[in-house]
Amino acid sequence: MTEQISPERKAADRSAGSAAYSPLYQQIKALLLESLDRGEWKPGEAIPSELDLAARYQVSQGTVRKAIDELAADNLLIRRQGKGTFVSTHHEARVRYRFLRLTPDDGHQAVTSSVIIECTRVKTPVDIAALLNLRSSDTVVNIRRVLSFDGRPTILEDIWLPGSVFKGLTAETLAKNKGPLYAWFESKFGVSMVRADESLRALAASEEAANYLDITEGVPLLQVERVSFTYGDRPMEVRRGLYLTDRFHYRNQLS
Amino acid sequence: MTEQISPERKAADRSAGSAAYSPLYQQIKALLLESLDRGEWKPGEAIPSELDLAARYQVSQGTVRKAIDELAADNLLIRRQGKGTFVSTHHEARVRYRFLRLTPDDGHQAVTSSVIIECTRVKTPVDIAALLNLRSSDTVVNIRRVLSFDGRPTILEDIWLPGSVFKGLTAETLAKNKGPLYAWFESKFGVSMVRADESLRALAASEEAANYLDITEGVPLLQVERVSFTYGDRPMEVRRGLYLTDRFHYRNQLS
DNA sequence: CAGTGGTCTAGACCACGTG
DNA sequence: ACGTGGTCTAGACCACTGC
Repeated sequence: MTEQISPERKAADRSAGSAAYSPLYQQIKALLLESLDRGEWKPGEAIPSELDLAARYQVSQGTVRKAIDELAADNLLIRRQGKGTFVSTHHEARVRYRFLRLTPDDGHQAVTSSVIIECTRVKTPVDIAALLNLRSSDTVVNIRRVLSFDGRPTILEDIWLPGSVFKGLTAETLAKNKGPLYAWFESKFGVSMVRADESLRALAASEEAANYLDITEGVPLLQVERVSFTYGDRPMEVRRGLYLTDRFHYRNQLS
Repeated sequence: MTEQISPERKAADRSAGSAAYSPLYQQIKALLLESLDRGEWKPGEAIPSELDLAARYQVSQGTVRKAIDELAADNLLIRRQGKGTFVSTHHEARVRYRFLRLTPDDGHQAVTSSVIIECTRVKTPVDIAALLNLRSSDTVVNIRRVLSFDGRPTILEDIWLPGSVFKGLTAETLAKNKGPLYAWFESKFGVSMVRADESLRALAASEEAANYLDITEGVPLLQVERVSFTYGDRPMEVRRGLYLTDRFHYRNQLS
């Protein structure tokens, strides 16, 4: 098996004073991450059992377990007792809109709908290029849409995606998609969004934003800028959203 | 030792079909939490070594380790290899302003200062009473202050604390305190804030807020409402802050 | 009943910090 | 040199799922 860790590497890395020392379970974790990135196991599928992986990598079950524990803590994998360990997906009901922190003030479950305003391929704006590690000569897909909750326009959102990765993403294919974009990205483009950084501020609605959200110019909006990453911390999406927070709020847990 | 788990309990809980079954390490975790809550080990202090705790509770080191792992993951404890495991504190430089998510847009380290506007004891407003599990006949301490970064007023904040817990908190004692409030709460009132829920929205500055923040009325502000909890998920503080986000933003990590 | 992850133990050895 | 947490192993048994 090519994946098994060579005894030399194992011994070298575990010896005292080695500069490149990293614990065995971290090496296993890295190997699992590679497999996930390669798509060896797809979102929603089960990965091999702990005992199988232990045999494959020639380590004990406990070491594999510790590697999986960390990946599960990062929400890359999901353990299910008696069934197996599964690759996280944005398709499941439980985790849909996993990254959306906006909730109704009264806690009821809102009905969501989305209207695409435009979907074009453009030269990468400089600020977006910096966030996505692209050149401004590269092209990005720019999606603009309005999300409504309970029929009320609430989020105006601009999305930028690397054109080279999202081949075949057009206004037409986009229009056919129902449900969360992240789920669609997984199945159609093989891109799993794994974590995201957000930065928030309060802004006054521009005339344009006010039109789309059916409010008056100058109303305070919550601007949420998000950079989403796939495996290996590679940025794959920038979103800039304007949230109307009169009946909704952005919730966050600190610890 | 009164803390050791009785063999009966251990056996009963571990037998199949027991309704109240919980893993041993969860029971250990609960016992550790009780000790933390009781103040047996104070913030910043080391707790006993894993081997000592294993002997005390009559379980293996591995079981204690798993209990501590979870408490460390929740930021209640901090492991330091070669030194021991320590109770989290808001006093350390590394974790000061642990709950403050506002950062300068350009990433530089801002100089912080605080001005108290008022500090009074009042009957609990109904909305605060609900959040703190108090009656409106109970009294709360209400602190109002302005935080400045680099000399620029940036946060106007109202704070409510249960009067029965924060005895001796007055404008005078408060004025003598330097540094983060949470650190002060730990040392003077024995209250450790362990986690917090925040809910954010965009608002227009009232005339009063505009005066304090040295801006014009109507400027969009980020309103951050925070409920902070001690051990045992007991709410101990409500904060309502208005953040000026023209040169700062609220950052958040999603996963 | 077999297979999966979950718990618990015991023991060996390593890395780190402090005397 | 010693004590701390960190890693790794091997093996036993439990809990949950699905055939």
